[in-house]
Amino acid sequence: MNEFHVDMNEYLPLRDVVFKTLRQAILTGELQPGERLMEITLANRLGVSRTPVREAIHKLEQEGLVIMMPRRGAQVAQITEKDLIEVLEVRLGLEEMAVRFACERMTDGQFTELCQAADEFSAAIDRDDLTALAQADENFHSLICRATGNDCLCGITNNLREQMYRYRIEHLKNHDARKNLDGEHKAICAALEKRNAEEAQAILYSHIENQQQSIIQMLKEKSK
Amino acid sequence: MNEFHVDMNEYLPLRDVVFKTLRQAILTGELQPGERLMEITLANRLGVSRTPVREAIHKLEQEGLVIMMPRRGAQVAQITEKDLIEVLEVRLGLEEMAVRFACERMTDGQFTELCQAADEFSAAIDRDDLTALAQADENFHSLICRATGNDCLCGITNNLREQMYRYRIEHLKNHDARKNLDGEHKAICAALEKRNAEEAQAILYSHIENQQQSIIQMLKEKSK
DNA sequence: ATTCAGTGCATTGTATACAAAATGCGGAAG
DNA sequence: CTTCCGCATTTTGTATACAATGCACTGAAT
Repeated sequence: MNEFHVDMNEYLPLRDVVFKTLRQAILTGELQPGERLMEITLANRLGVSRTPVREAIHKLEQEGLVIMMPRRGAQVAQITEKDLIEVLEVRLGLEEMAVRFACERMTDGQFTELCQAADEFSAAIDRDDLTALAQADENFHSLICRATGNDCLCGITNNLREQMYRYRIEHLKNHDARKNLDGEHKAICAALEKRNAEEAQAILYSHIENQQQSIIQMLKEKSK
Repeated sequence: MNEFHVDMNEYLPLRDVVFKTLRQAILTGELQPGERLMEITLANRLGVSRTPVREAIHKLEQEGLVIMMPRRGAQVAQITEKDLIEVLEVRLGLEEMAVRFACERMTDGQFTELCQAADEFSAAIDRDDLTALAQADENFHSLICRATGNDCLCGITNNLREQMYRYRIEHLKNHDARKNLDGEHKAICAALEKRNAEEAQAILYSHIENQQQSIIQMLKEKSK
């Protein structure tokens, strides 16, 4: 049945292409916090008209990656310490919830995937590959969420994680932190295997709490 | 220093006007689930061009009130039982979190406001005013969130509540349910006054759990 | 009678034109 | 020298025009 990939790049509206491009640029720091996003400039740079750019920027605004002031345009979101603490507080609660539900609902297949993600993180440490580290960590947490079977929960936590991506990646540059995270991932896997929600939740709590402290520390140093 | 209200209707972009209008129409059921939202039609009806309508629809999509299919337009979101359960599951977790934090952080002024909101709910029962009931209930929960001082948390929970507004209002038509809700509001206030997080959380849990059961019940009846 | 191709209409996606507001600069007045 | 007004420029907000796609209807062929 020679099912061929007639994808033809599978039509994506330009607004989504622009959206993804800009998001990537923001998350990688190519577009820095505070930088203005001017429609015409971006449109020219990307070779499209203002319309898709506008729509992409609006979408980014709702994701919390840019802030807009009426009649004054958009700029890459400056995350304050207060914002960060708020996001982390909520994220912590949601990820605890996720791991609790995952304990009850995770299938064997999903568990295997999760272990693989944890291993991929270890491998990325060995290869000293920062991008892969970020992706593996992202993936690990995302898999836990997906194991809850709750798409709503997945969507929200993914969004919160995304908002902090820029800061998490700084955290991951720290070699000691990497080792800690790696150990915690493994411990979470172990707790999940035993279906021990209490334990998993506790580990995840400190897992995120540690990151939180480290990121806030970093933010303070940067701002002074 | 005669600070006067030179508000002058405080310029709002048309897209936001349209957004609010459409949202209201969806929440009140004027636009029913499944109904198609066609840009030109709406633009004509509202007396604006397609541009603000498009932008409003996109915003509604990200709020979860409409769903879009590329090249096929938007329609008012059909909420399935699965969606509802997911949203309620997350909402429950977040509101528990909120009441816990509110216990620690709520100021006296905020507590007074909360009590007033609870009284307003009671008053709306006496007046048999459905709209006021919905608004008072909304307000009550929103105040608890705001008392956490966490804007991120507020934003997310408000959004989740909004997604269910249409169904909550059905629930509020039930006179027995009203009495229950009213009592629970009062009990939550009492627990918060004692700064008893455990108790407040427990009451809030059943408060939302009850609604959940009732709404799901209703949904099932509707779908058959 | 049913199915498939072709055609035309309805609707979204994108580009561009025009309007209105905000910012920055320069000059004049104090 | 400073401040304030006004103009020009930049940039967003809105409208409209054009392109491309999807869908329904018609008609013919099997």
